[in-house]
Amino acid sequence: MKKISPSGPVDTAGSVAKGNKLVGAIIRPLVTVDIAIFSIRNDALSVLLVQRGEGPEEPFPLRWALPGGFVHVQMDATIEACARRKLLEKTGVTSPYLEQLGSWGSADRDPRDWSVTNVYFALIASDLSTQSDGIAPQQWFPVGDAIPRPLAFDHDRLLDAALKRLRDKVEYTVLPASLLPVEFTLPELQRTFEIVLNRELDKSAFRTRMLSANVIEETGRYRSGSRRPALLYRLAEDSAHQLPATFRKN
Amino acid sequence: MKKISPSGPVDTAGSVAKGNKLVGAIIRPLVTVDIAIFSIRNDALSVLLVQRGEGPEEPFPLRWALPGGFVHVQMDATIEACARRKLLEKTGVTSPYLEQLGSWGSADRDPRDWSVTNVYFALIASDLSTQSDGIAPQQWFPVGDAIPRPLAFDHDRLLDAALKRLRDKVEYTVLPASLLPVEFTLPELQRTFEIVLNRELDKSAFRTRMLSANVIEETGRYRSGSRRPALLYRLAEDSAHQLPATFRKN
DNA sequence: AAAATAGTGTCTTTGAGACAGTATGAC
DNA sequence: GTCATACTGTCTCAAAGACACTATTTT
Repeated sequence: MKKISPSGPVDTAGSVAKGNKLVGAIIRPLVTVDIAIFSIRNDALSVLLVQRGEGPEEPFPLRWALPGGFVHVQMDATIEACARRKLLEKTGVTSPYLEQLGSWGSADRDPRDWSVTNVYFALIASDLSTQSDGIAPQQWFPVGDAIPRPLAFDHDRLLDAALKRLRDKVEYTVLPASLLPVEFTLPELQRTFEIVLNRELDKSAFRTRMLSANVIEETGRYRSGSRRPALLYRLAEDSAHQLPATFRKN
Repeated sequence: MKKISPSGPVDTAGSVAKGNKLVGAIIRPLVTVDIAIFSIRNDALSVLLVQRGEGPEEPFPLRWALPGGFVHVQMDATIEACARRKLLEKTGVTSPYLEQLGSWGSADRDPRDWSVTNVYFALIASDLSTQSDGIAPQQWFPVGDAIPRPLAFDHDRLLDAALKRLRDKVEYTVLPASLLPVEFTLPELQRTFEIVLNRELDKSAFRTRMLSANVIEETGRYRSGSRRPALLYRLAEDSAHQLPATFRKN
């Protein structure tokens, strides 16, 4: 598994550059950031994947993967800033919903070396188009059987963890609102909940729950186009996205 | 903040040992694991802290910190294994409740270099004593004003995040059972919930909730010593610790 | 007017809290 | 027996689901 000689500490960039013996003696893992970016595309919850290159030194050539890459210590002040940078590069989106999922680190998840990845998940509005950065092909995949598994590295389990977190949080937060344009109607919001939860919800209970939680606020404007126009809402500024209870599981 | 010369990539241990140009060109952050270890001590929720050394090259000399340290890539197969190793070294406990909290990484959290820490939180039973590993002084501190803040590095916010996660999860899981010996009575469990939540709970509602969730099971034995003996329970093997709803916040 | 979608009212059900009551062992 | 603690029963209340109803627009 590990190909590094186990005979003793090896000098590292840190020690060369900083001259700190204690820290320099530590063998450092690779550190990356990966992001599961979700959006509603074609009325389905979808995730953005990028295809890896084909070179002989590339791990997992041509496999699909979550967008991500090495933390660049000279460019990124924090790992979250690194995630935002990669998100911007891949989607052009500057202020999505972004939350850390956790970190995965082991000797064998990257064939090149011991590595740790810091995983985020992001929700972006369905009215935003994304264009490739020109470096790697990218594509939205509806979650489910259409995901081109196995993904590169351990991204299958990272994606599964992100989906689980999203679906868990949908039970007690207004996260799906972040999958919609800034202004949305209650029927649109309900539909988004139903897509993510993959089950139907009662209209009356849904409305009561959303409106009593003070997580969304009226804009005063209406959306025409269907039959009866619907009131437009937006996310409340100060809200923590929290809903008072869970949907009852019947 | 950063003292590394920004003039270009610097060679690293990885490249020396493995000869991979692409990976070798990456400047690697320090990678550590820190653990917030909670237990009930003297009827109060407490956290185990260690005191840092005094040497002139030591960051944050004599400050208290969460137990932790560098990931040792030759010893640890995964970051979770690293957390378990450190937990064993500090407490002698082999199978506590252990959960990842997340990762924090930035240029300025460690004065020695850009660093990423992977944070876990652990719950250990109140009947287990802990002895120091002899390397550093360690001590249980009740959470609250007794915590010797400021802690080293960014451990104040790490501890705050761990406390928040614990208190949040206590609302909808049986986590406090992991703070008790393997066999416990319902009044003891209720008391533990009350200590963590810092509020009193109704006895009848508490019992109904615990027993209907199938998260604990009777042992058939009783604990004597008080007045009427109480039935002893243990955590159910297969349970995911999940309770059906939250305590109502009145 | 008809159709379709937005939104409301009312009844039922579920489950948690309040709190009084009963059970059982120590002394 | 008395006392303290373990445990249960019953009532109330809050909130979510079911579902029928009304409202407002387009055609």
